Amino acid sequence: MTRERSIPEAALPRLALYLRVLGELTENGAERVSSDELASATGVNSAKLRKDLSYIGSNGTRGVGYEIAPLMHALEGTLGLTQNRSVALVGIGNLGHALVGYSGFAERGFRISALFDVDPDLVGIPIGGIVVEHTRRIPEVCPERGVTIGVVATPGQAAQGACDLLVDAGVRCILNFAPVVLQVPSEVDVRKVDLAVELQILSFHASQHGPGTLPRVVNR
Amino acid sequence: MTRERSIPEAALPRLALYLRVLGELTENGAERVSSDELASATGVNSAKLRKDLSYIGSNGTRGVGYEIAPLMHALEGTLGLTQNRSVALVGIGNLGHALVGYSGFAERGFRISALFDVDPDLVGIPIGGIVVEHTRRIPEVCPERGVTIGVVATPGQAAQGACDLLVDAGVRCILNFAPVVLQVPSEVDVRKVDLAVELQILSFHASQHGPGTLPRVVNR
DNA sequence: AGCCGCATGTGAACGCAGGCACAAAATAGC
DNA sequence: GCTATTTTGTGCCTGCGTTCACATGCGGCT
Repeated sequence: MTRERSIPEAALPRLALYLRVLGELTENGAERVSSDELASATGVNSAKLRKDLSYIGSNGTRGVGYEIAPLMHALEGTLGLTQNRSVALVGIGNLGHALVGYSGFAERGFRISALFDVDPDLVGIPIGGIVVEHTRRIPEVCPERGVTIGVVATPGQAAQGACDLLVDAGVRCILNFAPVVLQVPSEVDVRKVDLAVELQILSFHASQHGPGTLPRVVNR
Repeated sequence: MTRERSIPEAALPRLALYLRVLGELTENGAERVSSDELASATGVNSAKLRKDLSYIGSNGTRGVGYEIAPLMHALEGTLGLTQNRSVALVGIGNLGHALVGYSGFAERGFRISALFDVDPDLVGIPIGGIVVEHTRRIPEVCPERGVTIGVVATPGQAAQGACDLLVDAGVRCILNFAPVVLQVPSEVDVRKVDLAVELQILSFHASQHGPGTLPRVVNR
């Protein structure tokens, strides 16, 4: 029962990163790790790493390092991964299909337990073992299956409608891939992944790097 | 020739957002917009928005607002979108296929001009009009086609190798979907999209919201 | 059993980003 | 032509996140 309410938002992606890398270290047979080792493996400053871990009340041992197994448990507990989370996916297009097939979710304890689309050719068809339901059934199906996280992978025009249905269904955490700004009540938490924006940011940096130069082959 | 080197990193995703929303406003027939209007349409504080726009040396008219067309040109110029950017995609799995079919890239001037995979069943097959090449041909094909941005959508184990080949090919901007920390020379810019991490962050917030409660149906 | 060395945990300073509030500027009206 | 109104552009302040550096505490060695 660690009542640490004060984990900086900026630290959360790093905590997830530490968890993943610790898993890899375990597979390689490691049992302990120092902050410097984990820092270089994750590309994070070691002081920042130690501070991040201190947020979750975790205890390493001075002069020794961190015991990997309990540290991973602490991270999983903090990130809420101990309770297997049920995910609903709305919009079974190209991206939706890819998400259903993505193994990384199951590896972290996320189970896609409901699929929704408006396409009559899709409704009723099982994909990855789950039968696609019509989007209008979101408020009915999601509570039945204990959905806590909704993923919106619809085209832009349909995204707000899908989001509204999810909110009606009691879903308070939404991951949005559609290129629109979703309007939600304040108690709902939305994260946005916009692939075009990512490319535009890279494009900006490409312009800054070598203004007006063609890519050049580096001799190895 | 705006030599404004000092655009805060945090402003870049917002600039891309403004650009997209301005495009939507144009489709609706608007020609001018005030910072307050654009701010509420994007969910950004209006002072922050004006500051963001001031970074790109853009000039609105006091008392009137911003002329949409020149503002969009300024944004496109700053983000480097005026030069049509050529993108290489490595790893044609589920996600790779979805990315090839994603229309949002072309809408922003990004052209996927090269596909790579190691699967002999894929090499030689055209997908979306582009023939898949073997990954080993990256250093040869990318310079030919003027690739400036590389997208890594391989499984985790293959990602570093794909990345190294892209770097050898002179690609200095990489978007990485694989759940690994890529090691690159300092002049190369990597952005990371990790879907599992996004879900874990939401999971954390779900735990914080209503600790230990099942989702509840909100009566509408 | 006591001391030495080493890695953690954290206090403090720094830098960046966000937000308020106002001055500057440009148009419209008189 | 002058004034009032409106909206931009920005100086300043506040708060958060990152980094440095050091004190703290634990295990190992003799």
